[in-house]
Amino acid sequence: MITNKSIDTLRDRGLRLTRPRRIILDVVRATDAHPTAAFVYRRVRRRLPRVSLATVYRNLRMLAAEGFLAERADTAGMRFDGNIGPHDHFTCLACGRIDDVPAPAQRTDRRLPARTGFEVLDHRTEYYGRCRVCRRPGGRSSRTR
Amino acid sequence: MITNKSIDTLRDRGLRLTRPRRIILDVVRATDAHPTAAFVYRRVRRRLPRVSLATVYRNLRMLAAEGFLAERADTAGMRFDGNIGPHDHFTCLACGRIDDVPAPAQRTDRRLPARTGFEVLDHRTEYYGRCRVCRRPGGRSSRTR
DNA sequence: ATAGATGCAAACTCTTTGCAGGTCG
DNA sequence: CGACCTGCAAAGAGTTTGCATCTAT
Repeated sequence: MITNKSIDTLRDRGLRLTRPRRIILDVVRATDAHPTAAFVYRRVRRRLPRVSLATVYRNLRMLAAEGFLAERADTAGMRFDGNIGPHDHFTCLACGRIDDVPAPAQRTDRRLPARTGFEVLDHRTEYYGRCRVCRRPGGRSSRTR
Repeated sequence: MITNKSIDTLRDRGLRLTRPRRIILDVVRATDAHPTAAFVYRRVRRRLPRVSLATVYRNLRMLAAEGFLAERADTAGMRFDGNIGPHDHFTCLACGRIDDVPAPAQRTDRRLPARTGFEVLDHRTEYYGRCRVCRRPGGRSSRTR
């Protein structure tokens, strides 16, 4: 769902809230599956059959650049995340599924900047392993996207 | 440099230590730049001018599958890491450079499995920000690969 | 009215694959 | 010698872009 604040933020930058754009943002925010562009495209087409894949890509990239979405590189392409707040990720090595993990209480390692001269703007811990389904004998095994 | 253990591990699995393969592994291990396949290709060609990009890809993928290298997805393609031990990463959002960061003393968050049912096999913290060069006024700005 | 957005198709980049010939052990 | 590996070229997959048309404001 797009809040009024979001709309204003878009408009302040000379950007329009078009129908495809609204639906694309809706779709990403409505799932926690860290969807690929292709996934978003399929979902958006259910509501807007004539939308093009190029429009989905253009909007995902733009919405990420404007801070409405997070973008993340994956083995088989980009994924998008409607969850902007601080959180970690668990990636299942067997099926490729990415789950959100609540961030631990104490976040920033404040020693890093001092040690290295890097300016740390953000950080996130990535966990890798096997999800519940894939741990079961005969569980899901091939990467589903 | 390839240790005897590495050679044996390869041979045990029916794999050969060919000239391209040896040089590719050398090149990745000789840099801390988390190189792309194209970067490795350029470097390997200095020593082996007739090598093909396909061979570089095939070997990088194979060496990663065998555990000699780590593979990582990036915005503009795969990157490879000769550093197999536990360490974190700092990614410069301005220039795309990825640096290794020594891992903090206490590693695993052992609460995650209990909380979620996930089997955690590995984890790594990713820091994002600006590197020394890009922090300087007039510093490097475009993504270099 | 008009700058920004869209749809379509073509172009691009990165990566993988088929195959004939070469090489390590 | 035989299984594995390589180079080449072509194919695939994901993403971006040019352009005429459309639309939100």
